[in-house]
Amino acid sequence: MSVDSKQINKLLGEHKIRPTKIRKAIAGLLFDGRDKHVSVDDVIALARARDVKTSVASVYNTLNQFAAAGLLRRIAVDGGRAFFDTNLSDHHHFYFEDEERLEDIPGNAIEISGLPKLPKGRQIKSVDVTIRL
Amino acid sequence: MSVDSKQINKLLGEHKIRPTKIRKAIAGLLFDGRDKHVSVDDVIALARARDVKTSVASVYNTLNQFAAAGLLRRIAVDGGRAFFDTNLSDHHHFYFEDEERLEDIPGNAIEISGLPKLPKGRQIKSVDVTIRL
DNA sequence: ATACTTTTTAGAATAATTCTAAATTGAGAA
DNA sequence: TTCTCAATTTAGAATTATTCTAAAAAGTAT
Repeated sequence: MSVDSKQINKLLGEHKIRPTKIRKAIAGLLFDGRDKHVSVDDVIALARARDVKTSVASVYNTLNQFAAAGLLRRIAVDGGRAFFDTNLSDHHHFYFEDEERLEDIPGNAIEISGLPKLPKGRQIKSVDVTIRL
Repeated sequence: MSVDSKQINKLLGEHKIRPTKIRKAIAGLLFDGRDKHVSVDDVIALARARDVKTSVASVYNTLNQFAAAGLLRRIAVDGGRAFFDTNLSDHHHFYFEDEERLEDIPGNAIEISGLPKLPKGRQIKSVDVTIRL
């Protein structure tokens, strides 16, 4: 599942992120066409496994930046570590508490109705549904 | 909104929690009939404000214990600090990102349909809906 | 009161994340 | 190219939230 370096450059360019070496490397690890829910440690392990030499701080910098740019979605489940979701489509999650692992809820099965009126001057940034198992 | 010490004792008793001095004090701060979303720091501040002398570790111990006993509901929003909700009824939340504050969504407005079938041998522990604003 | 268990606590330890400041890299101009 | 300057990367220190430890205090049942 290696990724075309041209596509990575395009992806970063479209999101106004300078395509530096480690950014391209981390993007390559993450955007291989498979949906993933990764923690910072997962990314560090992935990088090691593929001989991408980088630092903990850079992984944080890069993931935070990707999330801010809309290239990743940050998901809060328990306190403790953060997860980043490479699937940007509108979807929700199962959270397996015993394994501390997220999984996409298949399809667009879930429908939410009866959204209340929002406090004045506010607008929805996201609606997150987590089903804990 | 002071709370009847008898009621606190009853509440703790019903949840099989020994009614020690600090547990009663913290329960008294939390269960005054108003729904609250508190962080650990909020509880420490509340305790100080009412001259309840206790320690950080005891606040953690007590809140964790109350949550385990079903007297509080723990809510994860961002990484970072945990929130504890005194409203145990089935309900969902607005999260004001800029203020790092939770608010109950009024009424039982929200309906979720199309819950997918669960992975084998699993059952739902909870369904959490957070609307980020 | 006595003995025994459970709680409480201060402070140390751990974990996740951010900050700092120095070294490196990237991108454009000469 | 090579020079310059801003942006990025990095190791390690600092911060924040939380848990652990082990000794002192409080609770409970004799």
